[in-house]
Amino acid sequence: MPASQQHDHNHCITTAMDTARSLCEERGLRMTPVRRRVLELVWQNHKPTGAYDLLAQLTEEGFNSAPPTVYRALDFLLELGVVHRISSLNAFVGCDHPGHEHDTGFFICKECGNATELPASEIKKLHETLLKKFGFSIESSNHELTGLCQNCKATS
Amino acid sequence: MPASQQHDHNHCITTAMDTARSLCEERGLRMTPVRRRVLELVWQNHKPTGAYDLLAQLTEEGFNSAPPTVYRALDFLLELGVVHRISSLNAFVGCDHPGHEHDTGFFICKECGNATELPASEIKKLHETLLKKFGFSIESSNHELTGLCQNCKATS
DNA sequence: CGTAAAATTGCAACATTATAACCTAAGGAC
DNA sequence: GTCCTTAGGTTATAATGTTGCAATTTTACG
Ligand SMILES: [Zn+2]
Ligand SMILES: [Zn+2]
Ligand SMILES: [Zn+2]
Ligand SMILES: [Zn+2]
Repeated sequence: MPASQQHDHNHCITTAMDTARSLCEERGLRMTPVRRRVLELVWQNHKPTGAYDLLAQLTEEGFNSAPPTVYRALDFLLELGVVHRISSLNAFVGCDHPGHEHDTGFFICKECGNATELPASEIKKLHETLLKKFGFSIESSNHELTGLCQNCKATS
Repeated sequence: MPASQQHDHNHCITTAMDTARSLCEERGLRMTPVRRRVLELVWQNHKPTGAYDLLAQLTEEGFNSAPPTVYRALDFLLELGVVHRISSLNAFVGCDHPGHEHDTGFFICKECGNATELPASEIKKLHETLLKKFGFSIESSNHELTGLCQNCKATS
């Protein structure tokens, strides 16, 4: 069962859009139509989506778009902290808990493709251990785990 | 101070090549000239190296090479478990402790560019915690951390 | 208002990374 | 040797991401 059937997904999107808008207001940034639409698309897909997939969706809708349009919008949203990039997939996904800088970590289900963000607390703990034991001063980190999510485990 | 000045780097390379050779023998695989040379180059660079950089080095040396040559060699070496791919850098690096499958984790120094492999034990611990707390059955994982290594911290 | 500066977008070309398809050559089994 | 499998050569192309510049929109300010 895909995650999209387990929760009110429209609520996800609305919340994400609201948060993004207020973050922009706080910081004096502009949530333009392309940026808004890219963020909506990322959330609508609700799983990691490639830049060129987003581009295709935009083009279908009449946004007169070329690669830089999408990448610029994504850069903006990454900077704002409302999307993350999953480098092992060359894909982008909406952030669960935007509004504060945080390291990224994802559990990616190889069955349904959903990417769940790892709790920041676990990542922080790992950082502390590595600093204590090995002297690594970590500035940022990204963690990408794959396996079967609980739902897919149950139904397989 | 780059890591290459802290240790006998030729020893690194020799050891890595020996290990790779015996892994091939054990498994009835062939360590061909291109494969051998790619592995040597990865170790000689001693920091994450892109496929096209390797290709350029091969070409200089008269290997009559095109992208597939390098990617095939890299695929072989990845499969053999003697190199890893760092997806945030689109780059490849020699494995510290080959011979057994393991998840990958790297601490990448943003100053000197060296990538140090994280101890498998820490990664395993993280997996266990995530399984216990959140029910994630992790099949494989990759961790990429950036910051300042101890050497660069000391000299900056 | 009017205008200048800044930010955003459109657009074309390009750069980088990776793969597909097809054929030839080399190595090993019998 | 003959057959079969594996590896490499070659060409083309796919997928992902960037640069540079002109045109437009938005904002700031007198
Ligand atoms: Zn997040
Ligand atoms: Zn799943
Ligand atoms: Zn390793
Ligand atoms: Zn360093």
